[in-house]
Amino acid sequence: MSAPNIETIVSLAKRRGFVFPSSEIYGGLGSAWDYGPLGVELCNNVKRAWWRWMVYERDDMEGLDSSIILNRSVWKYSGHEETFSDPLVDCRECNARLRADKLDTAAGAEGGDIAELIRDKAVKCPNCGSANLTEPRPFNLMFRTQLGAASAEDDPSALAYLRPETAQGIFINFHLVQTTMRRKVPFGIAQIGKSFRNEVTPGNFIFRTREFEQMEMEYFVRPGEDEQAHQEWIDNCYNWYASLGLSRDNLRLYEQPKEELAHYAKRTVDIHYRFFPERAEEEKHWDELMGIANRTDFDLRAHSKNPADAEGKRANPDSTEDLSYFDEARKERYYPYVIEPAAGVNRSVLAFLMDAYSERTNDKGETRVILKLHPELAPIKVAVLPLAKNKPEIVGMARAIKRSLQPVVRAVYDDTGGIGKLYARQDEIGTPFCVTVDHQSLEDEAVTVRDRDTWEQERVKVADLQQHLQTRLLR
RNA sequence: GCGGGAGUAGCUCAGUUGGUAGAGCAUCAGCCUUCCAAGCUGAGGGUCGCGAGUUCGAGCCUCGUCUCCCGCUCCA
Repeated sequence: MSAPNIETIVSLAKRRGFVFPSSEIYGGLGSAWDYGPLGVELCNNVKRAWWRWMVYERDDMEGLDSSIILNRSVWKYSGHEETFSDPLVDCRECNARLRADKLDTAAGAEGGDIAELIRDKAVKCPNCGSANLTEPRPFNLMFRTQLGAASAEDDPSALAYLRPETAQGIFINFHLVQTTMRRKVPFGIAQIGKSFRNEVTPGNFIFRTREFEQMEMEYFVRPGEDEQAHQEWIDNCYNWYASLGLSRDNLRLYEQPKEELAHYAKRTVDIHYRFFPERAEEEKHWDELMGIANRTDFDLRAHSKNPADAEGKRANPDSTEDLSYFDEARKERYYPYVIEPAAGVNRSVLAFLMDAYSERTNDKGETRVILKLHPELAPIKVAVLPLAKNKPEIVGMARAIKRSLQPVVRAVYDDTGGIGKLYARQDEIGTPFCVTVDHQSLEDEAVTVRDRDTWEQERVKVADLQQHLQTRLLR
């Protein structure tokens, strides 16, 4: 099976109600996508599967839902405000985009006002040597907004940001979660929610959007035990994706080189998916699905009242709390190290759609699409179909069966077409099971359960149907 | 932000030197059929991305703009 490209998925997603271009009736909005009736089910199923695996099936995990807008100090001390505020300069000659703060050293003009130096033609483009540069413009990856009636321009205290990651909401609640839930290190806090980054270049469908949803977990461990925990989470996360059906041929681990590491990270390993199989260069097939970072004690120290951290970084006079942890068993106090698996919901949805995509051609040369989604992820679990829609008894029985199933599994009823068309429709949206009611059903109280992947059929008593489906859905 | 390409029905696309918009699939209705997209008949659906300009007349030419794709740049 050749892998589909993203265009194929975009068409299918729009045609069948998974993902629509946002604000399309007004010409669309770059980087924004709406999830349709099937898309929202798929997203919810991905999040539910993650939450079940990450929180419910473990003994050392708590959940959290922190707010999107936080006290501005959070971003000041997390390092995001500073790292996100680099002014950018364009070279008018070669169109290179340059970071103004790096130009300084590159041109050997250390110190002084960079805008002034550019105006005086004292700074040259390191790319082409031209001094014809634009004025520096601040470019901040964080979306700004304002609280209350005051304009943030008039009153800087009104300035607020939409969070660029959910992780900080976990760090600032570390003590509250730990004490209210009576947790001992090691333990983790998981969170799913929207984040916002004003990316320079969004694109590739739902792969990179300015508004996106993250599934993050911060696992707190004793310093020294971080490296082993890190490795365990790398393996766990890789296996999670594989267990939900992603082909191992399309997954790989990627060790981030030192120079790529984020300001807080000691080591980061990404799980890559083969999102772009159509690209010529093999290395460009891959991009990030999930990142598993060792954030060390950077964040807990950064948000703790006053103490500068081990590397002598800035003290924090604004925080009211010390986020260190006292280990009763060892009688020692420390700032826990943090292992962070961070996944994108939208990217995961894209990967699951791409990996599930397959085609089947019949004798007449007609091709149909079969979406082989894992049953746990499929938007619709079962479709109830009457074999003959002009027989009121059969239609009535099929509708009744659908209603009996719907409190337990996501079920639909459809009779607008011949049975072949009805099966094909469900195949295309990934429904794992079809239940067909025929003439015989009226007499023997049994129906045909048809499997999406094998097309095998099984006769099941109506009385046993719910149990039968639930068993197969949990396989 | 730069360079290149593209934008016509829900999807995939055609549309002649500029002459008043089409196909296949999909959707809906009716008839017929009943286990893998059968058939027949019919219907709905498009201010041709948006806005100007040229012209008697623009889907087509010109300019602007928006969006998407590819390549740069960027991506804590």
